[in-house]
Amino acid sequence: MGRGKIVIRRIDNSTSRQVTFSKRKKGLITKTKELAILCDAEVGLVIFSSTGKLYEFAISSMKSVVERYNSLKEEHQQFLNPSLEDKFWQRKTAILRQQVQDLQGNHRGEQLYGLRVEELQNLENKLEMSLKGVRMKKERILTDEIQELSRRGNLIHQENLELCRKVNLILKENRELYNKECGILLYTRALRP
Amino acid sequence: MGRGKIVIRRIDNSTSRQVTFSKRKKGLITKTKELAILCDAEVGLVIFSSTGKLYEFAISSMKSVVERYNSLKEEHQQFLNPSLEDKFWQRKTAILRQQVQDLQGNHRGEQLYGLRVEELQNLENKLEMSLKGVRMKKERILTDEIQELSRRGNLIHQENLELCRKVNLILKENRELYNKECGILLYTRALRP
DNA sequence: ACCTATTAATAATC
DNA sequence: TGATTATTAATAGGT
Repeated sequence: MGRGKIVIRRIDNSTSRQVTFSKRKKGLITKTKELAILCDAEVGLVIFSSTGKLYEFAISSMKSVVERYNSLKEEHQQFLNPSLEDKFWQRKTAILRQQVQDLQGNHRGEQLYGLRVEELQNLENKLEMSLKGVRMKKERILTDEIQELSRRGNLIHQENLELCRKVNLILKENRELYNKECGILLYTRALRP
Repeated sequence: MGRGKIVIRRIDNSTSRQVTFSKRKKGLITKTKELAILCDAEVGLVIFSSTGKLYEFAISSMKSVVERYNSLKEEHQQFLNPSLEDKFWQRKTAILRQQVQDLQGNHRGEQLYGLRVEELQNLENKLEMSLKGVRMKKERILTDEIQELSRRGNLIHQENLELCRKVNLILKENRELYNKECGILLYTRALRP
């Protein structure tokens, strides 16, 4: 539905990717809202742009959607409330401590051990994900700064062009004045006895 | 886009509401997928039908989307100071590392197991180093770009100042020429019979 | 589920 | 960015 058909694959050109993102994001949110209203459904839509920016839409609230989702999935309720997160980590750490102690004491089979490593891996993945968030934020700040500098650079450049035009104009005016003066001088000379 | 136009309000008839729900849910998921692929975005869509049934769609996984969403929200709520945030995660990571090391240490006696973990750790370290290198390089590129933009901005600004000076000079010259002209005109008039 | 007349979304363009 | 418009895509209503 556009001037031409397109294939659904990553748009390489960054600019058109962003343009398409804005347009389609708008359309998607509209459609999501329509489904929710028409069909009396509770919806939650979360979009992270390729630049890491977050967009969200929910008819009720994202919190309520995520809560409902999680309670249905019967998992990760710890993450619902940010203030509970610390407790989550504390518990995780406690579990790990316990596991270390277990390992120190009676050595258990490979199977159980494997489970623990998996859990550790899980924990690490979570931390990694959070770190990624921090890094992305930093990157965003840097790229924003670059954009701002570019913008200001362009502004000053425009100012420069304007000044150049002005200089040329005044120089021209100058020349004309000068020519006029020459004419007057000649005229004066002619008048003189 | 159908045989007739419809207004977006709850469909009263239960049957057609269900039909519309199925159709539009399909369309919405298609569009969500397309946005994700075309624009390289991470998306998460959760739909609860009016009968309470859960439908979900995510390109990566809903778990990852929810976690990313929560960690971003948390980031914004919990911390105002970015450096504090970094330290927070650094601490978390350090604790995790310690846990991993503890586990490893306690199992040095077990040949097979030790080798495996050591190997994995080695691999992880290598990957970590590479990643660090890449990140540093990326950061360097960004900061270099900022510096270069600043430099060019300053240059253009200097040029601007120079142009301003020039304009003032020429304006002054202009004024002088004009005054001279006036003098000559008066003189000419005086000479005239 | 399938069919199409229609409407809605949007790709290309400026 | 923000409009415009030619096309394609989605879908309402019907079978």
